[in-house]
Parts: sequence; structure tokens; C-alpha cells
Amino acid sequence: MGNLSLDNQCFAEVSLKGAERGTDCPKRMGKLAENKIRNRRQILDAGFDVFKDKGLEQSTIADIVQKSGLARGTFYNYFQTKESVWDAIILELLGELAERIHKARIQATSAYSLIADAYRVYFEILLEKPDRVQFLVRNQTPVRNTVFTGQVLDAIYKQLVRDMQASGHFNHVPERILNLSALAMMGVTFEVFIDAARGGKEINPEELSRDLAAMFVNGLRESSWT
Amino acid sequence: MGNLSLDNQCFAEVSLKGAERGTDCPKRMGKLAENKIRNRRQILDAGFDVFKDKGLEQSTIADIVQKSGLARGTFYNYFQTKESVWDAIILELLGELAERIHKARIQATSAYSLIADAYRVYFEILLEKPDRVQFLVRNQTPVRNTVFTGQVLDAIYKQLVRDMQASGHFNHVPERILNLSALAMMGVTFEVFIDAARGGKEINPEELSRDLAAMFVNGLRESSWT
DNA sequence: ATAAAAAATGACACCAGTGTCATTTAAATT
DNA sequence: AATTTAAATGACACTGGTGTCATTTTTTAT
Repeated sequence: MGNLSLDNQCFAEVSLKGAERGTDCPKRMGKLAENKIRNRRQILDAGFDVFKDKGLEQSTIADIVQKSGLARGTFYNYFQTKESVWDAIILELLGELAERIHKARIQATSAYSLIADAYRVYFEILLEKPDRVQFLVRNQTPVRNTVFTGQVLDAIYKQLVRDMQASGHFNHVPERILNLSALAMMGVTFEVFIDAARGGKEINPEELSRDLAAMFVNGLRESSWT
Repeated sequence: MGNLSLDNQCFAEVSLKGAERGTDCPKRMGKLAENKIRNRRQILDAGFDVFKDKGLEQSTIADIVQKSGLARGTFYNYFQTKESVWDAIILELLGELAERIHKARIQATSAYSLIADAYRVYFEILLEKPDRVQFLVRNQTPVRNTVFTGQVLDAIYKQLVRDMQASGHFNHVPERILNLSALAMMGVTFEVFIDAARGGKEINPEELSRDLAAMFVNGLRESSWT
């Protein structure tokens, strides 16, 4: 799996709409640059679809090329490998995820809500677009691999620890346990979601996040549940 | 990843030693059958080494064939794909793991020790043979994928839930939480181990299992740590 | 000892996927 | 409008790996 550094610098978030519509946006963008963005988008979208259907492993550059409607050679103007397409897709998704989860966390008013709200946001985001669920289920392994690797893991994991510390709700917990639990919360997230998806159970973000938070905050000992 | 059903029925655990030594064993085994076992063993061992070094994805049948010392054609008399070699290897490892963990669990005298002891056994088994650690680290993804899939997951996961219930130490915990926590414990295991391995930290099975158990039993709330 | 059966061997044909590059087409510049 | 620069195109050659199978070797049965 690539290293998630940005393969191709064309990261302008400028939506095409702006350029198409007229002059409400800066609009100092030639057709060339415009097309670069559109092509990149097309490749990413095609990649998402292909990965969703066949899984990263089984997907080939040829597949992506075909679905994108572009020519084989064009692909190589934007990405070197299918993995770099993958990385770009994940990066995009994680960006949104991280932002919204962080937002939820800093609003939390208790240890419990810090955990519960983050989980809820996570589940909600996934369920927002049905394709995302299938993408995740079909690619559990590579997603996990990307997320739990190097910078990305560090970014997410450290942010979680930082959020927990900053909240002040966990001052009493020894640091090594705090680290452990952050790791645990992340590790669990996946399992739980996939398990639910696999069992065909309807996922109830509200309930699931409540239970998970309760479990982590209260533990399993008797006094917690009587 | 294959379905872990046994590709090739030759699962006789009879060690070659018995046959070589003389008559202390049944020894009603012709050279043909004997060789079948030896070849299979050779392929599995070669597979383990290759996977350990290159990772499942990067490994090819050609690699395994070469390391095994057998001929290409011979390989296909025993396995259809590298994945079935993989599955056989994992199955063997999991067998040992499951047995020893179960043994530890049924001896447990408290909720805490049920969890802690199982974790300890798990870490110990991994550290027993150094190659195993490298194998795991190099193959986190496929291992996880195999373990958290279909029958195997069910076997391990359900066994855990059953052990917890049978112990009587968790009668007070609502069933859905019990299921959740079993999932959590499994999900965490990996993360924690890999994290330690990645960080280059020396792994202390004793301490790590204590902390994990404490976390799950007591939870993170204030009263648990003051 | 001989014949029949089982298994091992490795050369070979085959293929899906890759990355390149000479050529064409489109956009920017003058 | 002409020229230059940028990007798109897809045919092509190449490759690493696969699975097969006719032949040889080893084992078992007679």
C-alpha cells in the first residue's frame, strides 16, 4: 500500500460547477486545468466503483480505465498505480470523517458522550451513502490496512488520545491505559460495524454507539450493570 | 481467501519420527503415504517461510515451489493455490491457539482472570517462536482477514462468548453487551500486538494482559482508577 | 522379477495485466 | 491565423506467473 503522500498535486477542491456556471467564482481557470480536475475526478469515481464491486485486490488498472471512459495512457498521467488511486480515495473519505468526528468530540460534555458521539458520527457517515457500506464491507482488509498504518493511524489515533486528554474527563486514567483504550476503540469500531453488516442486522447508530460507550466507560464488572 | 475447508484430506498428525524409528508406532504406512505427508509438510513449511518474508500478496506459487525443493507439478498434487497453503497454515496455528486459550479460560476463577489469562496465553504463544511474530507482522492483513471471516470467526468468537457465559462471571451483563465485548476483545488483540511490535516496544505479556483485562472489566470511569 | 499403479518432474504454451511511446487532438500563446 | 505547448490516445511489446501434460521415476501388487 502506498505511503499516502499525495501522488499528484492537483488537489484543488474547486468544484466544476463554479467554473461552468460563470463568474461567481474566481474562474481564472483555463480549460486545461479544468479538464485535469474533471479527469482526476473521473478516475477517482471509477476507482471507487470498481473497488466497491471487485475489491482492491481483484481490481485492475484496466478496469478503472474502462469505467472512467478515458484512455489507458491518460490514466498514467494522473496515477502510477491502482494503489495510489486507492490512497487518494481513502484520503478524501478520511478527511471528512476526521473533521466531523473531531467536531463532535470537542463538544462532548462527559467521558461517555465523548466516546458515544464519536461513534455515532462514524456510523452515521458510513450509512449516509449506501455505496460506502458496500465499499467498506468489500474492502475491509485494505481499508483497515490503510487506516491502521503509518501516518494515518498516527494522525487518527493521536488525535483521539489528544481529544480524550483535552476533555479533562480522563485525567484519572493512567496514560498507558488511555493509549490502550484509544487503540481498543479504534480496533473495535471496524469489527462491530462489519459484524453488524455481515449479520444483516439493521444498524442503529444511536443504540450501537450508546452500547459501545457504556462498555468502555463502565466496563463489564457487576456493579456497572445492576 | 479460500473457505478454509480442508483442501487435501491428508491430515494425519502422525509425525514422521514414528515411522522412521521403528515399530513403536502402528507403522502400517507405506512409503507412498509417508512421502505424501513429508511433501505436504515441506510445502507448508516453505509456505510459512515465504509468507513470512514476502507477505501473502507478494508470494507466488513459484516461490513456494522453489523453497520447498519439490517440482512445480508436485505442488499441484497437494494444493490448488497459494491461498489454500495459507489456509492450511493458519488452520494449524489457530488450532493450537484455540486449544490453549480455551484451556486457560475454563480454569479462570474470576471475570478478570478469564480475560487476562486468555490474553496472556495469546501473547505467549506468539512470542514462543520468533518467526511467528514476523509472520504476523508481515501478514497482519491476511491473518486478520482469515481470522475474522466466516467459520473461523464464528468458531473463535462464539467460543469466547460461550466461555464467558459458562464461567458465570458475566451473568449480570446484558447479552448484547456481552456479544459486543467479545467482538471488542478480539478486535483489540490485534491492534495492541501490532502496535507494540511496530513501536519496537518489548512486549510484556504479563503486563499487557493485565492492563487489557482491567480495562474491559473496570472500564474507564473515574471510580475505577482512584 | 515383472507388471500395474501412483506420484514426481519440469518444459511449455498461455494469458491477463502492465507501462510505453509515437501519433493525434486540444488549448494556450503570439 | 499561425505557432507552440500540453495533454489524450490506444496499439504494442513485454513479463511474471500460471496450470498442464507427456514422460520418467518410485512404490506396490502379483
